[in-house]
Amino acid sequence: MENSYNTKQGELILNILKNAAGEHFTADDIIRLSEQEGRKVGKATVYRHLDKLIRSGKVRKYIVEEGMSACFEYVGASHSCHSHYHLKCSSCGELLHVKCDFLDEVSSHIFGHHGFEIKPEKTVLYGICKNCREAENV
Amino acid sequence: MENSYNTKQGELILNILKNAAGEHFTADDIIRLSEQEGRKVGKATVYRHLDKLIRSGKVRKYIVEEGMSACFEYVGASHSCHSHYHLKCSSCGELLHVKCDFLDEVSSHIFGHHGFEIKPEKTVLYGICKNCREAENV
DNA sequence: TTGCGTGCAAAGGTTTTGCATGGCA
DNA sequence: TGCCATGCAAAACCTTTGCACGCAA
Repeated sequence: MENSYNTKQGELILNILKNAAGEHFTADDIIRLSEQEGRKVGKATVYRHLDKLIRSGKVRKYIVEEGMSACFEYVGASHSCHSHYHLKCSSCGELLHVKCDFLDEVSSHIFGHHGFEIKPEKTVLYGICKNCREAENV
Repeated sequence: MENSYNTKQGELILNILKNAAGEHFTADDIIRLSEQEGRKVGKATVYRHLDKLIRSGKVRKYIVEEGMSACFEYVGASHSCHSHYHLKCSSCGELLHVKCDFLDEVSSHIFGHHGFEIKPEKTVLYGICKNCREAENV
């Protein structure tokens, strides 16, 4: 029973994310951006829409830094993310898409030895990307 | 400098974690457990001690689920032991702890081939656990 | 005595919820 | 018209901080 109406706010929020696929935004970013578009959207509305978009698979939520606002990023419903993994840099927020046979072996191993079936599309590996690590070592 | 006193509260908190190495506790868990030991410890005190223990390397902090309390686990002073990964079942919510050499290879591989340094303490692999999968197939 | 440790309450931040109103179909 | 969406404020939530008092050395 997926009853829902199309509203200006919902359209605007989706467009902000969609037009910047690959970038991430906090809830406040979205509020700020929607104001720039000439339409003020309430905080609760933003969170409620983000929640729907996440459940529909169009948007993904990341915790870049604990205690800080969560980040949201458009990943698209059609853009199949089943066969690859996501690496999220805790430092710069960069999201890397990694397709690698080795990671498929990981799934097999965990399935075989631990009885756990990993869902790559829901899993994000957190860490530090190459650029940030090299920058820190300066 | 590292000035510090030994106090009943600090000792109790450390013991609770140490005597259950490998298990997770939230800050509230620790407060509850310390009450069971006959000593009520304030919330602020618990957080302050956890912060010290984390900085000393004895305790590790995990963010299992966003929006929920962080989890704390005794890992000892030696950093030598294996990385420890978390598998979270999307269906029943069960959190599995997996210490496995294979997963260390994963980190090495991704570091070597993709230049990305995974932080196991921030990473949770999502999927379906054995019990839930078997229950679904019935 | 010195100064860190403690605990309470209040503050800080993000996210959720209640409720009356507004807008889509 | 029926019902979902909206927005404001308040609540819920975890965590940190301020301050007076307690306690270890």
